[in-house]
Amino acid sequence: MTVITRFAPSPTGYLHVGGARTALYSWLHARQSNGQFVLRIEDTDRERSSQESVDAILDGMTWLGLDYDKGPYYQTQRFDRYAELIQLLLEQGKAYRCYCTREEVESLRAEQMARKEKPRYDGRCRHRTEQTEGLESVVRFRNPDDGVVVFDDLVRGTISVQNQELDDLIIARSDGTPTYNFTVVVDDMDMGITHVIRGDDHINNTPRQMNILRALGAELPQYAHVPMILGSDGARLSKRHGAVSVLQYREDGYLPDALLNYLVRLGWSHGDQEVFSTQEMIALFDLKDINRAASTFNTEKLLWLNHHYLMNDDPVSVAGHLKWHFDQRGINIEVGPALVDLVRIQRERCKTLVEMTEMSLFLYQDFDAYDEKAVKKHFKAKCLPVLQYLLEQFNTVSLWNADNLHQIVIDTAQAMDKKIGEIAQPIRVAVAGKAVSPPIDITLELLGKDRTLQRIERAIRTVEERNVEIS
RNA sequence: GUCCCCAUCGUCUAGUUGGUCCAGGACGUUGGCCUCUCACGCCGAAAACAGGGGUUCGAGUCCCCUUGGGGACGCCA
Repeated sequence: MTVITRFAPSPTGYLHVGGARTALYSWLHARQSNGQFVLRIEDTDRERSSQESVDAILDGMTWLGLDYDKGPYYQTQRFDRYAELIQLLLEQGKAYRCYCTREEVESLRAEQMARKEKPRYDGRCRHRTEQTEGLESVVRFRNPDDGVVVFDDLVRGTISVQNQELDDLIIARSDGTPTYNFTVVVDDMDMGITHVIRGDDHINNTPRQMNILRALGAELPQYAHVPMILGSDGARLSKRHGAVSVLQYREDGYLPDALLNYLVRLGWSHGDQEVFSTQEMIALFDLKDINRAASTFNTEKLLWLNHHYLMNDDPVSVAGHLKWHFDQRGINIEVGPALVDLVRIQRERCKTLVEMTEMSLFLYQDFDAYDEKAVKKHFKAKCLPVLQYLLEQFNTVSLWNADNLHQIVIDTAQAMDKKIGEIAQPIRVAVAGKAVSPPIDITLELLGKDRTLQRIERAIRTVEERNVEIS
């Protein structure tokens, strides 16, 4: 039997990391068994659904590389089908019209709470026979009265719930539109979903959905409920915990490979292995190895993984992602080194593409001001002769490459009886505006001769002015 | 409140059918080495089986209770 999994987000917000992980697990499970992965947009709540959210979800999926074989399906386009089945259940007596008002149901709930009972609809309309033409009504599913619903969750093991705990849930609102628990069931049935992989906040819905599925005479899928992702404060991940939108991670300079790797490892493991290529994930992923406990999202580890991928991915591919960031800032990359070269020399000192971009800005545009601390430390009067000497030396270089520049730095240090650091740091501040950059010879090579000379001249002027003021 | 689920270092986790696990790896933290800056890299350290009862020759591993955490209880999904 072909495995068919699905990801079924509701478009009421962006794609967050919890949803992305669920999608990833579903995708992996389908891919590894040569099955199909379906994307379904659950937009039956027309009040809160929006096209922007749909777009954000689709963009997030694309950025992560989670492609789907079918869909996106939209539930709002399947209303006829839901209506047809609701009518069928009504005719078979498996569902009934309920004329209770919202107020009535609300006070019932309040009474039950007061009695310390689990609030649930008591089925008072089940046997209603009097004529009620013109009265507003909803349709409720007639849940079995007794017995127990048991299922074997692929990650949790056996879970059972007494039917007495379940009430007759509403499957069609008073305006006739179907509700979540009904549409999921119909869609999973119609789309032949074999494995329902979703957040464990749906565990409680599962027995209800199984009952409906049985009423419809459908085959039951297998269920796998994955634990929630918690924020650093131990509460369920939400908008308050910083960047939870998948696309926000792109903004923040993460590589999709890194996020994917972080997510797959959050709640799932394969021995002690930490790094997984997409191919490895597909080969090694197993629902059975998903942890049962909720896990906490930890940005530090994500950063480490991001750095790892920055270091190990193909520089050409990283450069492609880096370009996105330069473009976002409207920076012309034509005037500086090729991004592939930039990646190769900067990646060891950057954990994100944003850092890489910011640390490399000086290679593409002049900086407005020097870093104040760097100036205080490295632009003292005694460095004036160093800068002047280097200006002359650099000026005579015909072949402007790192090797030659490195030699000049060494020779200068020797000639002036200084340590290399005393030579390199002033130049670094002169050309980069700050005390941090890649090795000075490489930095100078990438900057180019003209700009190096200009910036050293500017630095000399600055040092002169500064030290005049002080003395 | 009722029901469902969960519980190994700060975090993510490994932990074969209970037996060198005085609990292993990774992130982070931290000591040192390397070094033209920042980093990378290398070597080392601290750090956990929530508590209590059982079962057993023997329990992180099985059972029960307590505690703690999460989720559900919508004409939301």
